[in-house]
Amino acid sequence: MINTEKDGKESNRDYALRVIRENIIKLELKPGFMISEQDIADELKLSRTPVHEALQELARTKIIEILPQRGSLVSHINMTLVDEAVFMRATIEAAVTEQAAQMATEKDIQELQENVNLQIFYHSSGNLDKIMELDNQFHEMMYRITNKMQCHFMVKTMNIHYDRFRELRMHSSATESVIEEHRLILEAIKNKDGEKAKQILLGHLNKHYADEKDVRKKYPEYFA
Amino acid sequence: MINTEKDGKESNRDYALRVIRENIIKLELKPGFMISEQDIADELKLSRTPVHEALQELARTKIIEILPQRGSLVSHINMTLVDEAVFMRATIEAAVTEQAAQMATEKDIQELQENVNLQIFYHSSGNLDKIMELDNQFHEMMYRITNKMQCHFMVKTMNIHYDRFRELRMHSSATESVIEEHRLILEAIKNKDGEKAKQILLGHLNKHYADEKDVRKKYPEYFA
DNA sequence: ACTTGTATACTTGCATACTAGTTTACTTTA
DNA sequence: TAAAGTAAACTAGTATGCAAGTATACAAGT
Repeated sequence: MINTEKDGKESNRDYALRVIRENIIKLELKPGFMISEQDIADELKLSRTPVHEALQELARTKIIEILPQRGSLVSHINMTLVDEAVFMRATIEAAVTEQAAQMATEKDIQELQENVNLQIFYHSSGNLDKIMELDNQFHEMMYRITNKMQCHFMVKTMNIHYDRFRELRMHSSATESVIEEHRLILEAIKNKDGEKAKQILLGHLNKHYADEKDVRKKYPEYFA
Repeated sequence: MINTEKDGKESNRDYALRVIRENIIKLELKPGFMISEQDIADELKLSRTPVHEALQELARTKIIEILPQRGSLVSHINMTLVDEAVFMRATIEAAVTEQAAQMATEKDIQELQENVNLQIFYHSSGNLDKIMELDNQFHEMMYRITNKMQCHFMVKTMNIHYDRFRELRMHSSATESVIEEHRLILEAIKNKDGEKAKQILLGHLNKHYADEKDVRKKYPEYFA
């Protein structure tokens, strides 16, 4: 298991949760693999308690399955749950983005513009990590503008299924079109055209998903 | 605290979670009230561990706030979170209901019809509890038909904020129009008219919410 | 009266101990 | 050889103990 350092601020429980989640998404903890609280606790140099609590939380999203007195199973990739994660994000974020076009203040629009500018900048210097970070921030801003941070949290939580699934594709980077779509969404928000912002977003989110689905054939052992 | 009996199947943790949640929704544990793990553990005749884990889970939805070394605060009613819960349910369920109109099998439609028939039956005999149960089942069936059970779980989890808020209104029972709206949704599904099913549902869910909002003035001490 | 110091009794986070159930490996028995 | 029995080594659920931080009550000093 890849063990990144503990952030001083986070509790042992949050630390365990973060590390386990990262390892599941990166497929370091493979679908179908059995894990035990004690093993993870040893690796992270913690007691079972915070690990136990982290696993409880992961089980709620069905990314692991706790089998009492036997251990915890890293769930196989379940396309129903992947579909649900994509559906939930697309549905909520479409509505949120539409609202954002009505609610965005001048300051919000400036921040979005700044974000898009930075995306263009880092694209020219080829910094993909930074672009992905800005991408996430761009979408998160829609939730912030419309006071929907708890929805964002729920969407993000559920999205672990899609994050893991997408990992199979490695980094299919159509960076250029992604940035252009962000620019178009911002344009629609500037014009207070919620319907248009929504439509671009939906295309933006669903575009690649259809293609991705056939990855399943390459890693059949990972799937349910 | 109202302490319903422990169901044989549920773990101590789930038992604690259920009882605490029920007490928060029923306003038996009042907004702004401080609770301690030990007190609840004593009342439920459990150790702190399962109570601690239940509180962790409730804190994730922000219905309580854990203040380390101080205790846990039953959150004041936060209208942003209530709005988010309503928004999330309406948005997801509209999309789900629209899909259900395409995906429902003959058997699904029969089950929905049976449900509506029972609602009419229990309406004539004045059994409000039974109607509420059937109401929940009717909506849940949309998620089942479209394979969106995890979305249902997330929506239900978040809806605790609205459930508690609605408790202030006592039972404002416009039962008759509710049942009629269910009938109309089913009709639209039979005709495979997803758009119409969606529109009726959105009206159905949002109808009363606007009126409810002024309850705030009656219980200012419960609000953030 | 008011501040300051201090002892005490709380609180949760986490570690550890115990319980009960499952799996595994090995031994016994036919 | 194969089945049945058994002990040991695991598992998670839960109880308990300890550490460290916070609130409270009260006394001492100004």
